[in-house]
Amino acid sequence: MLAAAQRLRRSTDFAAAIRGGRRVGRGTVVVHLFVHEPAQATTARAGFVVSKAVGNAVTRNRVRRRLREVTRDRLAGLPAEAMLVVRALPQAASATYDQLGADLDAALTAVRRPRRPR
RNA sequence: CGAGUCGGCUGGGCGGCCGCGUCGGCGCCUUCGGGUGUCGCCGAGGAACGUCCGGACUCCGCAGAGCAGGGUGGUUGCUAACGGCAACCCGGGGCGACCCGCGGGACAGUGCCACAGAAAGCAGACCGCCGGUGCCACGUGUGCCGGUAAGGGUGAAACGGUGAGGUAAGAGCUCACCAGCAUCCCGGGCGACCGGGGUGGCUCGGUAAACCCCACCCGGAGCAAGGCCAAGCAAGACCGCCGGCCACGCGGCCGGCGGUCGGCGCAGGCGUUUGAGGGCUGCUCGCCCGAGCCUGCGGGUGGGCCGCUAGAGCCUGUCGGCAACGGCAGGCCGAGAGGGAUGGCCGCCACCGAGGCGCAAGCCGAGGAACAGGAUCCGGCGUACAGGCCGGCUCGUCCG
RNA sequence: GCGCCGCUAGCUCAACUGGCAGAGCAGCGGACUCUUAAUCCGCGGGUUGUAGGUUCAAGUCCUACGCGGCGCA
Repeated sequence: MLAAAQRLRRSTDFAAAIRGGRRVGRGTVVVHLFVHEPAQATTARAGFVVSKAVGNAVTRNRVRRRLREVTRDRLAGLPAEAMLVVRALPQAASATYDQLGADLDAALTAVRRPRRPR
């Protein structure tokens, strides 16, 4: 699980991460990563979006808890000024924990690789 | 043993590692708002669900009268209340246990009953039947007057049913039995109602989940209720359109224009015993309050704390009651977050189990394990649900 | 939290106060044409979202449920 300080909660945070960041979809998840958070940031933070298309309340909670658990291990590999938003697609409802982890890994490596290196 | 019916309980357990949330203790830091580390307690359901009802609580309103509107509908009880529950009554279904029923009123009134049929509600008569009588092309003809409603036919439904007497033909016209209505009396029951007897005229369709009538109930809003504190007049939030740039996978960024909201400010107008405006949360009468109200322009905030969980509470025992339920005694404290905490990995036990091994008892065993997540709190109802356990009763068969 | 609407043929919609469920497009067949389109003729297609009830009779009235959508705070 993630500590409260590592979570995105405000809608303005979500808006900033989604609008300012790069987006990559892999399998069951879509990832938005934004690495330009202001200087007072002390740790990378992550938030989750699980819409009603995924399932009922129990299913959505389970997906979100698994995503939090999966993200916890990967968050240390991100810079401290990173904001990450993980959005679950409807197929995430039937995915296993390992599938979610694999999709998240693939998405993270893709989103961190510059499309056009300077 | 088989078939059935009713009711109750349960909704995996133990453990390891890594984590999460509220609260409390301690340490450290602090801009005194809090942050952080560590330890400890506690941490989703029988439906937490749907939101169909009822309450608690909070704010607003609360001279009065009338009208409108909504709801309920056998009786008696239970309850804080209910459209809920219990017992009983009536009607229907079942051999039975038992189940189902929005189950007041159709002589207060209005409406409707398609098609068919002569006629669909208040009487009437199409084909008929019978009596009298007229005409002629005298026949199985036709017309008129009268009496009938047994028979035919239509329909979901046709003005009591069956039998006998009676008659020109018939008819509750008369009689017997039955059904039903009205009314009276007796007995039982708190009551719905039940049982019995007498009298009357012979007899009156359905629909109120059509309007309606009757009886009873209902003020409005909802924890985003509501209260306190802080900041604050600044260039805000959201929506739409247009243009440019970037991406080219829905999109993003910038600029402009327009609109809505906005507890504050400015301006103008109308008012302050000659009464603006407002209230009696729909309307009218009537009554009351009353010094502010309306319009335009500019245009801020959306943070914190309380409410917030000890309650019509749960468990056990006992007493009253057929029961729902209630009284008494003892014990217990069981989430309180504020975009939302229960997760991940694994082991063992228990449950189901495709299949395999074995002569058999049995053994091994892939895999599976439902419906579903608190958001102010309770009481119900409704709906979803893998399985498992217990009990009452009924019918059938066999044995004693 | 409060309260509102819809569900009818493959698609878009009708059916007035209960009385034999219909139209347009689409589909199929035929005609016209050298062929296609257009046009004309004909045809099929429905548990009226589900279940139950009221009624002689239900798309319509009542109750419960399911699905989809909307509004206000």
